[in-house]
Amino acid sequence: MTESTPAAADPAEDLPEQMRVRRSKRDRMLADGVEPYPLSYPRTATLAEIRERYAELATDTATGDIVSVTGRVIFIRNSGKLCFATLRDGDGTELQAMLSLDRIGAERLEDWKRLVDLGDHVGVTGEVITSRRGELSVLADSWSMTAKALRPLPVAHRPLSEEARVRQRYVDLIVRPQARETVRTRAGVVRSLRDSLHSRDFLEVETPMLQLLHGGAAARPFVTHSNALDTDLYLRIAPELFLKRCVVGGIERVFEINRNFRNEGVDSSHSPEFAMLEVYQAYADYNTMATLTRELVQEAARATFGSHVVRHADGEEYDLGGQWRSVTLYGSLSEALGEEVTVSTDMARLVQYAEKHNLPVSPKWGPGKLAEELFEELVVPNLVLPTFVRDYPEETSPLTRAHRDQPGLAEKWDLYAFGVELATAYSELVDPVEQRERLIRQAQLAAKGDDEAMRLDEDFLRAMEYGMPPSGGMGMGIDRLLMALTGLGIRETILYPLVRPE
RNA sequence: GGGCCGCUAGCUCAAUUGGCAGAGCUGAGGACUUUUAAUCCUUAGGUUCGGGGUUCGAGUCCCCGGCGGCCCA
Repeated sequence: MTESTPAAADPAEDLPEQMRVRRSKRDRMLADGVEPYPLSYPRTATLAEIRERYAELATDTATGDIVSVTGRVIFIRNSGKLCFATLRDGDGTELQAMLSLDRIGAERLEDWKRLVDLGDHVGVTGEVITSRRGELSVLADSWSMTAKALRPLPVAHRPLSEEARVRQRYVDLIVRPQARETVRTRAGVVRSLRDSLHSRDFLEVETPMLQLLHGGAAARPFVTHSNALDTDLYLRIAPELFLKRCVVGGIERVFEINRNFRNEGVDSSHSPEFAMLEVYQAYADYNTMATLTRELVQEAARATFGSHVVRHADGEEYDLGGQWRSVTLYGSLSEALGEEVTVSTDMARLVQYAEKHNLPVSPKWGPGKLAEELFEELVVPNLVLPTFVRDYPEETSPLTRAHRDQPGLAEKWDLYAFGVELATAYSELVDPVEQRERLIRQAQLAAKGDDEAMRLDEDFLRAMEYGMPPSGGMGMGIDRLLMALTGLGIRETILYPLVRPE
C-alpha cells in the first residue's frame, strides 16, 4: 500500500486506462445498488467436486442438477448470445461457465459482458451440463460478482519475469501452477518431518528467537533493542544452545523447526532468514543421527512424491532411496588431490595445494580450516547424490566431541547433496570443562577479528555443569531440503523472500 | 566488495551505424448461441528506471545513481 495515492487526490487521473475501466465498473455496480464485494456466495460445490462427480458425463448432456460454484475468471469468450468463461478455484481446478441469452435473459447477459473482466471472482448458479464440444460446464441461471479485481492479470501464457514473481508472489500464485505446487510441496515436506519425528517420540519445542547472546553457530547476527530491558537483543542464529538445555533438563528427544536469522549475503542458496530443523537425542551419536537424517529425507520424498525418486524442475530424476554414500573429509580430499592428506598434514603443504588449485588463503585460517576450504573447492561440486562427509578437524568444530579413536578429528558429519550442504550432525561435546575452554578460545578469536566480541554464554555452561547425557545432534536446512527435492532456487522455495524496497 | 548482463505500453518482448518507439496478449468500440490462449473488423495505450553529459539529433554513446540477475571474493 506504500505506493497508493493519497485519498485527497483524484486517483482516476494518474491510473492506466485498464485500471480506470475496472474502477468505473465497480462504480457502476455501486450506482446500480449491486455490491461488488458481497459478504459471500451460497456455494454448493467446489469446482473439484463437480469435476469428480461428473467425470464420466458424455458430450452434449444436460443433467438437470442445479449447483452453485465460485471461482476466478481466467479466460473469457463472449459472443452475441452465448458467453463462455473458465473459472479457477484456489486449488487450481478449472471449470467452464456458460451464460446464454435464453437462460438468463438479455439484461443479465449484457451485465456480464459489461462488468466482468479477467481476474474477477464470480459465483454462478445453474445446471451441470457438457457442451457440444464435451466440456463440463455450469449453464447459468444466475450469476454474481463476488469480488471485482481492479488490476489486470499478467498475460497468462507467458512467464512472469523472475523479479515480478518474487515481488508479487500473490500474482505468481494466481497465474503459475508450479508456484502453487511448490507451496504444497513445502507444506508436505514440513509435515512429513514433524510426523516422522513424532512417530519416533521426539518432542517439538519452541526456543527464543530474541536472545541476549547469540551462539550455536558462527555467523553475524541481526541486532535489535528491547525498550523494556533497555538492552540490545540478537535474533537467533541457531537454537542449538537452548535445545541442549532441554536435553540437560531431561527432554531426551527434542526438536525444533523454526527460523534462523543471519546477517550475511543473499544469493541463490542463502537467505537472511531461513527455516531450520534441529534435533537432539540423548544416548545417541553422529551415527544415530546419520540414520535418522536419511530416514527423514527419504520419508519426506515418499510423502510428497510417492517415491524415493525425485524429479527436479529441469526434468532430471534422482533416486534418494537405499543407503547413501559415506566418505571421510580427509579421504575424499586426498583422492581429489592425488596425495595423502591427514589432519596432521602441516600448513606449508596445504598452502602448496591451495596455490596449485588457485585457492586464495586467508591468514586467519589454520590447517583444519584450510583443509575444509580445499574440500569445498575440489570435492563438493561433485557431490550430487546425498553423501555423508565424516570426521572434521577438531579445530573448526568447537561444540563437537573429539573422535573416539582418531586424535585431532571430531565426530561431525556434513550431508551434501546437489552441490550444497543439506545437514550437519555431531556427537555432542558434553564435558562442561572442555566446553568452557573451547568457547573461551572462540571468543578470543572473535574478539580479535571483530568489534562485536562474542561473550561467553555462562548460563549455557552452567546448564552443562548440571550434566548433559551423551547425545547426538543434527541440523538441517528446510529451504535447502526443498531445493534438493525439487531442484528449485531458494527464492522459489521461500514464499516471500526478502527483496530490496521498490 | 569486484566483474558482466539487463531495466522500453497493464504483461512478455522488438527497435539495423546514433535518424519518425513497434509487435503479441491485455484494454476500448462493433459482429457472432458451442467457445477452449475463441474468431473477425476498428482502435487506444509510452517520463524508454532516475539524473547529468556528448551530438543537428540519444532507447541506442559517456558519467553518476537505483533495482534485478549471473559469476567471483
